[in-house]
Amino acid sequence: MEKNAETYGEWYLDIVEKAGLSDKRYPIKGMNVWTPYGWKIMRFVDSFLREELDGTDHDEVCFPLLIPETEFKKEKDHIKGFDSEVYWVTHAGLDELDVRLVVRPTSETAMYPMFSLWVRSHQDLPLKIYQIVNTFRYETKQTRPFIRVREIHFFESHTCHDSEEDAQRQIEEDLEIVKRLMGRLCLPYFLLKRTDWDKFPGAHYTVGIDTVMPNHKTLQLGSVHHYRTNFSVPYDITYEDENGEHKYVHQTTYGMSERTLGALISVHGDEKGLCLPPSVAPFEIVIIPILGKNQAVDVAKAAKDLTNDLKKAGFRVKLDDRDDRPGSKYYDWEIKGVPLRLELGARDIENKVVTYARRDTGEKGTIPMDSLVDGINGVFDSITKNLSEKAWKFQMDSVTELSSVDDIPKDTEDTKLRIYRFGWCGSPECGHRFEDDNDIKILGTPYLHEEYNGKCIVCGKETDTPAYAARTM
RNA sequence: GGGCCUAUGGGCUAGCUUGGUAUACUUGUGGCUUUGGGAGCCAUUGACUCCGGUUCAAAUCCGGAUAGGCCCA
Repeated sequence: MEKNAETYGEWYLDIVEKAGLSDKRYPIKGMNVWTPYGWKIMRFVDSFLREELDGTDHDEVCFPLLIPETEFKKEKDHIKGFDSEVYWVTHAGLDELDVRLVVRPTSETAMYPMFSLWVRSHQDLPLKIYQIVNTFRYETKQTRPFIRVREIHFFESHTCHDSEEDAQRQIEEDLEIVKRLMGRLCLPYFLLKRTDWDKFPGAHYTVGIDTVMPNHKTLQLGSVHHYRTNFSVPYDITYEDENGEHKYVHQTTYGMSERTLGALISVHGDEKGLCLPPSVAPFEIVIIPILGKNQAVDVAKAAKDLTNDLKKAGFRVKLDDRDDRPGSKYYDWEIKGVPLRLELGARDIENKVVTYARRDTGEKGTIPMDSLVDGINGVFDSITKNLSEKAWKFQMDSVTELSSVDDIPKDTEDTKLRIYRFGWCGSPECGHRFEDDNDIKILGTPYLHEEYNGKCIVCGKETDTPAYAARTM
């Protein structure tokens, strides 16, 4: 099926099913089964995060799923933000519970009562922990595998600091992790400071991590929040400083969800199916033996040897020795997005080469047997580079500069959906007016400095900050 | 939040208007045969979402639930 702005929704569901990423037939809305192939990819993404977080002195923990209502309600903005979308546990066996339990929509209110016990001295700071767990939100909107679900697989890191400045340094560290992670996934991103009216409930400020989907809507993959002392005050998380004074900690959080997988599918996939970067491919290489009758050489054995050699060299390899036609196998593995296909037949063995086909470009050629490992690594580097460049180009091409609201196409039904970049004075009045008049959400202002000299698109005041607006998924 | 539509083997689907015997393709299984882009032949397993109503009789008509899809806010 072709992938474009109009077919995207249908195309996506088709790929998810055909590539075997998830089974949406589980009989609860928005709760899908992770099938082996999809779960393997998710685990690669998780393992990258573990590497990054462990490497920056975060400790992994695992908190309970249930949160007492009394703790959940301590921070007022926070509860207001989640009020309408949490699941409640109201009964235990046949008895009604005195204190109802919230199924976590995120873990601030589970963790912070414990932080209050854990943090006593300035020597306990910074406290940096994370967990990779499932979280639950009662979505009323249309659900979609990995992109809008009611049971969300995500990671969340939570930190406590002795000052706002140190918390700010944590934000910078988190954003470096975002860059490296997205780099490994070949995904483009925007880092945008959300508007005040769109920040996380309870946050001082929020930086959203967004990427562009094939329909030109943006998808938020995660976010980084600076809480200041907004949670430490109600949860009483204090430390004793060098002078014996008791102070509230400054906190941050950083989280990303299985939406990264949704983005991976959407951004890199094409009319043939999934297209995986080698970094997350459950199989980086599939080997298809080309058998024949009455051949002088034992192709089946040669293919087995080749598979073992490549496994020994550290590649994730699948030997497809099913009793089926080669052409049929090609289609199967293309749907599953395996980056590199190697074909081995009598002809190749004679010439001491392997025939390869790249999933991303379809390019075919041969690699000499005696430089196979280097040859394959070269192809992988090229695939990674190509996927990343293509994705960034699509994202940047989706951005339209606006000097006036008249530049926005009024016909929003078709492919004219765009991301807009324009001057904004930063006032909520102008922001709300822009959103209401044009029926577009302001995503925010660039967290990293962008050169800009222009006028606020609403009031005309000079400004050196652009804003981004888009329709969101 | 409001509206529209749909539900039949693992997948896709015919049948529903006008109530009575459920169709094709695909997949799966066993066999023969075949292998450089979805081969062919034979045999075979497998279904009317659930609850209630109307009726001699319900996949079909009516009501509700659940799940899925689309459109608008």
